[in-house]
Amino acid sequence: MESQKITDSKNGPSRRRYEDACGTAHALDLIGERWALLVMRELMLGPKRFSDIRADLPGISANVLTQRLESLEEAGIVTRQRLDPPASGQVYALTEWGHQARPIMGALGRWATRSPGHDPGQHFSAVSLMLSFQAMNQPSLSKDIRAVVGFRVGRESFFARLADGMVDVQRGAAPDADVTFTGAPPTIAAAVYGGVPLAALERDGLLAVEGDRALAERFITLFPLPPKALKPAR
Amino acid sequence: MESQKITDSKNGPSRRRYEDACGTAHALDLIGERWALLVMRELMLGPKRFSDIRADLPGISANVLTQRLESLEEAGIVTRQRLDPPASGQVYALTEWGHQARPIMGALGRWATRSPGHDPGQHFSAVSLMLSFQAMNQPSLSKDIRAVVGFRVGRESFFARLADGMVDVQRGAAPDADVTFTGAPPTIAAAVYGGVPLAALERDGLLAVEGDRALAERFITLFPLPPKALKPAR
DNA sequence: CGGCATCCGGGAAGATACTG
DNA sequence: CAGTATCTTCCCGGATGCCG
Repeated sequence: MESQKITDSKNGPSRRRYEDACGTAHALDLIGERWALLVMRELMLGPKRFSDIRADLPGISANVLTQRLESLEEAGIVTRQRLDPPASGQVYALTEWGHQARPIMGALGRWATRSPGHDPGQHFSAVSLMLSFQAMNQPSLSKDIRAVVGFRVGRESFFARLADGMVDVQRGAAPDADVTFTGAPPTIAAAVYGGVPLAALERDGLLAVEGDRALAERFITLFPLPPKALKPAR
Repeated sequence: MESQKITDSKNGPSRRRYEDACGTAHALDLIGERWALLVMRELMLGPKRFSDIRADLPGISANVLTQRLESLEEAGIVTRQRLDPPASGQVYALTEWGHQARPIMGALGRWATRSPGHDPGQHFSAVSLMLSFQAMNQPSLSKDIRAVVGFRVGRESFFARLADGMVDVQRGAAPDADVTFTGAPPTIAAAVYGGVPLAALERDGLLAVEGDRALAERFITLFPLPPKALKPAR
């Protein structure tokens, strides 16, 4: 009898909420918990299995991932899908509404790179690297490029389609890639955000570039990081 | 002696971080803690004192507000400013970089209002109400309006400048307001987001409208909430 | 009053081990 | 592979009290 908790976890997930009508506050009720936004990020380019999400979010525990997926499903941001017979198990996918958060995450990421504390040299998941191209794109730099750039990273493939100053990123093999990068996410990040020459990475066997080399050299210059914000001397 | 903690709170605020190069993850390191974004929201329209922030964020404890302001100052998002002699004490203000998060908060808020769980009838701070007009503006509805709408809420005044389909919100008395609303934030929200007729609110003494009445009636139709997202039947 | 330190209770996050 | 179970750690929130 006395085992009944005040907050029944099954019935009313009355976890801490901001009792606030502001949309921003409600957004935090939905996706403000730790890891929630990063779980969404990992699903932005297509459905994933539990284990794959977990593998790409080092530091998250199975425990917490289960909870976040439940919350997000409850909120209508994520759906659980059974895989077709050939494969087994299930995957998690964003709903249409969940996908609408993509430009917001992009803007948030672009904003945060102005932080003096931001270090692009740490762990990079394949999905977040690909999304970063879209987020950091500056139309003025890419407006006269029309090309398809492929990426092979791990077992997965992605491609970025550049046209009219827009970068569109998708998962899958590019049927018509003009150039293809093969390497780990931090390696590609080193070229794009760290200014490390392609030749150096190739020499060390970390990166392979196939196809239009000039395009590859151009591509890695398209995403300059914004200037750091200055902390006002107090 | 053994009182030395592993995470020295004074020196290295090595609190839980995502060790992730992705900008979005870094954003969460900066502003992902509970209340952080709402503290920023309260400063978006100008500096505030500690107590005023606290009063407009019901539920936050002095304790936590102190911590958040420290973190945000540490990150370079907030500055502490001494008030000029006539007044006493100090205020907190956003840095230029902090202000750049404004459109992101707007987009986040607009996105979250699609949640079936969003209820615009709860507590509304004056600042968040004003910001919501900017966030929820749809240029197609407001493109042929050029006007200044004033608001008196509590001891504070704000005004919204509508022109060319844009809504710009500022704190302060409008020198040239075409119409002025006087009332509590939830009351104005009831008119704008709840569809409650102005006349009904005026009759109950909750709201006063001075100036161009037709503009007032028009104004409250400019911010329709987006359609709710459907939770896919599973 | 404004701002910060300290103590305490509850609950969320994290790590590890284990199960279908 | 996809989670549960359990235990520990630490953050959040409330109360109190100090200090200018």
